[in-house]
Amino acid sequence: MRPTVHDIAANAGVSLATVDRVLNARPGVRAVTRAKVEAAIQSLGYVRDVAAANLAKSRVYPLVFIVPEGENPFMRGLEAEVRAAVGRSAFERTRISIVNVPPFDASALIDAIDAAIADGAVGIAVVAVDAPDVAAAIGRAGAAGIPFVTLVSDLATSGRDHFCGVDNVAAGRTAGSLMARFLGTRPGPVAVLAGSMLVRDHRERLEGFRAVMAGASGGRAVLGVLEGQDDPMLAGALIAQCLKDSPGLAGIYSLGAGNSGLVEALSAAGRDDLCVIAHELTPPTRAGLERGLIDAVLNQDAGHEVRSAIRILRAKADGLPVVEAQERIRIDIFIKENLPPEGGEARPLQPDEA
Amino acid sequence: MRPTVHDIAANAGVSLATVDRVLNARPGVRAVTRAKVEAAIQSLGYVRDVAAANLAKSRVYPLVFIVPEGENPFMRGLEAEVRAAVGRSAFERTRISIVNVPPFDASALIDAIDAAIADGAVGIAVVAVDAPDVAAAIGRAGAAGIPFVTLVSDLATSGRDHFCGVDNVAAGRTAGSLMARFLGTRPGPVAVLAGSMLVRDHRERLEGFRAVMAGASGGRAVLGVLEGQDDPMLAGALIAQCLKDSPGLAGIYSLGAGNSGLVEALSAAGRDDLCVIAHELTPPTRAGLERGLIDAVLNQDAGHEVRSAIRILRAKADGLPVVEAQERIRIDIFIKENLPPEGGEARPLQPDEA
DNA sequence: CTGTTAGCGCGTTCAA
DNA sequence: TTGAACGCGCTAACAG
Repeated sequence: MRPTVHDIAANAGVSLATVDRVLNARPGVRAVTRAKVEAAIQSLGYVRDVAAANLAKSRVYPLVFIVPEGENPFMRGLEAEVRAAVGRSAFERTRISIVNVPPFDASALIDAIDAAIADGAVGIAVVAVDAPDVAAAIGRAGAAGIPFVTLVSDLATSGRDHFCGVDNVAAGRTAGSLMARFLGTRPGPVAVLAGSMLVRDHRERLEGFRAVMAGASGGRAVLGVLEGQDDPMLAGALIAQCLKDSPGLAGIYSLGAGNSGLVEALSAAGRDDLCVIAHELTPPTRAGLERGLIDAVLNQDAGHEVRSAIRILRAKADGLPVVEAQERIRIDIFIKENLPPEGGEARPLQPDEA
Repeated sequence: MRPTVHDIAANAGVSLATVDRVLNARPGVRAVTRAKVEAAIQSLGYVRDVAAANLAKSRVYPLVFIVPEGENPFMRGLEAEVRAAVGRSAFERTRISIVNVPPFDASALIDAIDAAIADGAVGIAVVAVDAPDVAAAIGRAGAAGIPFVTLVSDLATSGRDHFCGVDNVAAGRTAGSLMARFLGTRPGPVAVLAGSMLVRDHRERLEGFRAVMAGASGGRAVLGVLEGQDDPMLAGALIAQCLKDSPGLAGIYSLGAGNSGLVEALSAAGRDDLCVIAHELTPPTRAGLERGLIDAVLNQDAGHEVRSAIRILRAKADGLPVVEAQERIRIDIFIKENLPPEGGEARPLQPDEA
């Protein structure tokens, strides 16, 4: 049996309450007494039973997740993961609310953040929009002592506590490396389809991609960036035009969303010969892989990001340390052959995860 | 506040004990009473607080992990993950013991399984060796009502409750597809380095790989399999010989262990021009990637496998259902550019995972 | 068949 | 500065 507070109380010759004060670093204990208790804790190798502690405290963590609305399939998947976490919240002693805001809308995001602060959240997670006012709002949360994490897209200057997402420069390099290897000696330039150069993750991916393309044996030409605003219609139109304008095109790197438009344009033009690399495993990109129109998909595991965000917010709320290495989000590479079966994404209740 | 047993007792007009009997499907309750209680449970939307239940029961799950000893870096990583789980065991109410057995040794494995059964384990996880006697031993565990999972290498005919590992045929196909694309139009045969054709996962990987190679445009020749027994020395010697014998060699698929020997042989021969694909992200394969001697590494996340095994064993022990989709182990693809930083593997204590 | 009661390990009043 | 006593939500004796 593991030692309990009773054991250490007996061993130290004090009462339970005193042990508790020492354990929780509360005042009202003489230095000598404290030392005795700490010695007992050491010698018995005591570890607090967090489940019992939470039970006694009936602690709950009200968390707020602010997620952009709209049709972006990745964001919808992300929200589904948050909902799955809501389903688990009874077991995790969290009370998670989801707030939707228009995408790329800084002022809506700011309002949502301030509302969450006012609502007494003990932790906030946000898909950041890269604007100074947003950073200021995050700063207000920090001033209020509310743990704050950015999700998917970062805003490092904001002083957020943590970023739950991938290294997007490395993601761009990965895309570039795959593009170079898949194309081999095949000549021709590559096109880049982005959502908007105003968001940080897209800029970073482009940077990494361009670096590798420039370094590829001889260097490969990269056409001017097409900005599709993550909108399938616009993206599809841009790609269709590009296919016409550049008959010698060898590949396309789609570093944002709107991929259903990309896939349709490719399909309509019958161009399954291009090397196409896209981001995020969503229904459109999965379909593209299966139909041979997309060659590789780089993915960030939205479920992992959400669960990580929750762990980090709770840890910060309790003043506990975060093991950075353990919260690192990987850049997954999917090709047709290692595509996971559909439906394995959002996790339902997990009764015995205690 | 979530409803508790008290609420449902009051609502149904019975005592706590009766509620508990219904909740745990214990006998000694009239059908009418049971119905009343169940109605209350439904209408109040009661969900049991597993943490509190486990606290009251002071339940512990003694689990046994049987892992092959020896220098295979993947297995050492796997064991490190189990040790990390041991560190968390206080919080997870598990008591995990690790038993080492010689690799590929069926009778040692069988003895270890029988010992675990005798020791009163409530769950057993094993890296299976493919032999009928092993299946029989697993059958004995099943007969004793002890949940059993295979780890990394399966033995489907044994009636084990679950396999915690990847789809190795798909892994072989993935390797084949990458090989074909990386080689492009470059001519030349590819060699295959395996550990032993006696283990199932190696056979399955080979099968998937060969299928894709045969289907590649025109079909690419695959040389006879080199069996390196997962031994770096032997593997290195075989590869060195192969490089001499087949000057036109275009690529190597290493589907087992012993990759430090492979990397050394490649390095000694100065052959960074070959397309080399290996399995499991370990120190040798990581070094190979970084030095440009290996082009891609397919990986199974040992940490995920271990944590999944624990969840499944506990769920089975409690008669709870397992969400298959959620326990699926992915086939990770790593290239130089998306290599995760070192040291992010085994997870230390996670106090608030309750 | 059903109810009462005493914990599980911890946190938190309230007195002393 | 310290301690006794009660409760968190649930289970498990033991009565009735």
